Amino acid sequence: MKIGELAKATGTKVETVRYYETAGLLPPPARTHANYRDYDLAHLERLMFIRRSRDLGFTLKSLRELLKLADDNDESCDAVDEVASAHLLAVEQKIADLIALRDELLLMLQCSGDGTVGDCRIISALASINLPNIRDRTSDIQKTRSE
Amino acid sequence: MKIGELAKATGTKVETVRYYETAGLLPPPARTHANYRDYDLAHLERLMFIRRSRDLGFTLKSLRELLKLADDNDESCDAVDEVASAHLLAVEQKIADLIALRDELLLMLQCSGDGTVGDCRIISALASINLPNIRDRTSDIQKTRSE
DNA sequence: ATGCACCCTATAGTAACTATAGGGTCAAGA
DNA sequence: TCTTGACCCTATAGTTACTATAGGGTGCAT
Repeated sequence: MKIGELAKATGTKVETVRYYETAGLLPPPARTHANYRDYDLAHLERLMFIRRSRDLGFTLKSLRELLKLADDNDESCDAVDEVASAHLLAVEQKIADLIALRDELLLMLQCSGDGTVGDCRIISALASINLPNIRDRTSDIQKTRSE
Repeated sequence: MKIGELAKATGTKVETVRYYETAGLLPPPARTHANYRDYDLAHLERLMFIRRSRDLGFTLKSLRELLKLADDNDESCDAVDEVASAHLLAVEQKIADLIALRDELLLMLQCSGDGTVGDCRIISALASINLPNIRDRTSDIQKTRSE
């Protein structure tokens, strides 16, 4: 299976597949005599695992951990559970933060009048003193893949 | 006002303040004879505006736009409203995406048993076929600043 | 033999910073 | 007076998870 086929089968860009290889997530496949990458079923499955995990917002770091655990079949499931639980917590925190943020934006927009910028409520709202900080909990929630 | 004082007053790192200058968000201040940056009140206010907007998740790109509008006092408030509304929409989409994501994680974690990785439900769940993609709507919602 | 779609490597660019190297300045204390 | 420490400066590289680009090779059909 050539890289283009693998990419298409998993909805990944060719460059991204190569990137996962250099990032140590996808093992280097065999090469044809023309030096083309030649993937097998195991690669396909692993890449599907990677993509699904990325869709769920796991970082590549967490993913490396998950893959290591998944590879070691005798390991207890607890460790996997821990990674997933930590991620769930992070996601929930991020949701809470975004909801707080949305409410502030709503408030800001509600009282927007129809004057010029000189008395624009939004600008004043942005210029006003900081609220207590929304903590940054993004650490374990990356942008889910585009496309 | 030296850069350290300005940084402290706004809860920003010194490096970040300098970064905002090279990024064209904060105008270059006067310099002392020792070549130290010497800020005034206008700088302080502008930096507060920047930080508050960043806390609300505006990108530096949106911020540049907002600042340009805010500077031009005769501009109509509508343009500002538009930037903020677009951002609100993006935030709401992101919340919806994260909630869908959280539900999937919950489902995955709920049926986690106590065996070894060999029959770990989480691993199988991750290995299973992709669900319809969660769209990437992060474009206008950046990581809120840390600390 | 020529075009085209595909493959290769290596490197740089993205966002919004953060960190590091290698230096200069200034006020206070011994 | 000397030196110690906290601060300041510039320039450059590193972070994450890719994406894009340059400059080239391969394989098949016409």
